[in-house]
Amino acid sequence: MTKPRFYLTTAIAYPNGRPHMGHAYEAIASDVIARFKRLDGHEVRFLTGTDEHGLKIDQAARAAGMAPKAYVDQMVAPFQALDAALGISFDRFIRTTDADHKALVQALWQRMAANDDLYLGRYEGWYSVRDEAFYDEAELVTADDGARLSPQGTPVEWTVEESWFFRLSAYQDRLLALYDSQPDFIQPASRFNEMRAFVAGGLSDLSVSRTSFAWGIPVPGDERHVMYVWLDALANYLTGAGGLDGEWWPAALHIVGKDVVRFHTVYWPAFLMSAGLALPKTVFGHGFLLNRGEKMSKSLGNVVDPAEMAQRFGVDRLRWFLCREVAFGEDGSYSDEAIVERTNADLANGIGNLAQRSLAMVAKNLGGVMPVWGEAGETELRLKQAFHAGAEAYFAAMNSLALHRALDAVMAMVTAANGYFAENAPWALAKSGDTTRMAEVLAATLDATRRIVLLAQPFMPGSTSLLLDQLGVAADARDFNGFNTPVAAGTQLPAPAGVFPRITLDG
RNA sequence: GGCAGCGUAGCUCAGUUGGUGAGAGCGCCGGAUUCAUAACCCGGAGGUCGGCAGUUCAAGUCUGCCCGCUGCUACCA
Repeated sequence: MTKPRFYLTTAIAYPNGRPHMGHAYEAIASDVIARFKRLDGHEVRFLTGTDEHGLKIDQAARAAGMAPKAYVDQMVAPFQALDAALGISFDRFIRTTDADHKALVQALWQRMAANDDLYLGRYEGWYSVRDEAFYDEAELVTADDGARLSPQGTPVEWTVEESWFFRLSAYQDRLLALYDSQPDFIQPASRFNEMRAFVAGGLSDLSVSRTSFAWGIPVPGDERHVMYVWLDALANYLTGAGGLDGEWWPAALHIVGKDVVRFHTVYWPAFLMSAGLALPKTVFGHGFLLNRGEKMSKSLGNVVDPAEMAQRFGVDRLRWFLCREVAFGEDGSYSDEAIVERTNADLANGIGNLAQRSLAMVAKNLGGVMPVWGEAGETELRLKQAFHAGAEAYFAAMNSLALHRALDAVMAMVTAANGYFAENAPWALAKSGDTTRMAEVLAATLDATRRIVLLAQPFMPGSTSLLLDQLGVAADARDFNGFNTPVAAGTQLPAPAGVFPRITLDG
């Protein structure tokens, strides 16, 4: 049975600073989903990258005395290094300065223009360079020194600018129809209500070009203008799909931060409708990561370097922690203590110890040869039932993007396997000389471990690979097709070695 | 101001359409055990289910008000 192709994307990062935990989190969560889909038999395309145009980059480059392109070339490197450090299995790292992207955005513009959705007008208002947003008079706040500031406290200036506009207002009904006919278009559901209410409240036309700076993609036929960064940025998903008529479009899933859900669920589908293109299936807005419950900020000095975190704890520990501890879609909190505690409990005491205790007995008592199954007794049946339920919960959770629930299910299977092992006490069987029964218990435990590790693969690709080596699982038997196929009795296993040592805060 | 959501054990949270004595994981305490990474297994302590008042034979689970928190949105002389 062939499964549908699965095209997923992360949001593209704006490289005007160094990558932070939020970038790492989004990349990891998306990577977990991509790996899951591959293991589950889907043909997957996974896109990530950087959003490199706009006034802020232009200004930062100027301040650094560099040309914008040279500046972003240098700023992008840490993002690519982070992806490498985190094991992100993207198929393409797109940069909005890529030539094919530029061509695509201009073609997209022309399609929207052909549909009579673009017109030249004048934009005036209070503009914040920092926020890249216009504000109404009423939204402004007054600083202590009397200066006008945006609601975010950034400087604003009165700006009058000729601008191209997109007839967003014409799409209100079609957007509402989209939401109502496709309730899973916006996830989690709490965001659905907010976006629907926003659209139902009426839409204004959207300014989609600027003349005040030149670092962007020129508007076709009116090169005084460069395109509004969001039009440019959102279109990266089309470029990554292979173009306007790309083979991978439409996307199955856009993973984005909750702060940009509106751009992805209102503007983006309207742009696509205008261009006569298919719409993505789902936009998922994940939450923010808090450092000990506090927002990360430079002034608090609590911004941590995710690559350094991965280095210190190990990539897979970090990946596991973020997916297990944070309910996907909600905000979450992390701290060194929490990472140590969580991963010691789940990985060292749980999965790692389960593998080690059973593999060590096979090595010591059976010469490291995969034992023969026995007839299933009562404890085997209970184990089987627990695993059946666990796998079912796992797949249901993964398919609904409840990554943390999937790991709940995995841990329930670990508990069941450890319970089975303790109940049958194979070490006592070894002493009493009942080698046959001991071997049966070890066979069942090793297979339970194999199933657990198989399901953990999307979350911890490196560690699970080592464990599957130790469990004698062939490289071509590691996707979910092989879930119900035990390792053949008689297979010689390599010497076991701990994969998840306990760690302490001191390191 | 409007709309939506939330407030349940130290921590993070589950708790279908109201109905056996309120749950899980982690942490903590005790026991057992020794195959294993002082891990695993068993047991235990700990909660006025934000507050008050109602509806009901029965409410964490419905209604009203209040307190606190969050998101979206609107407005301000």
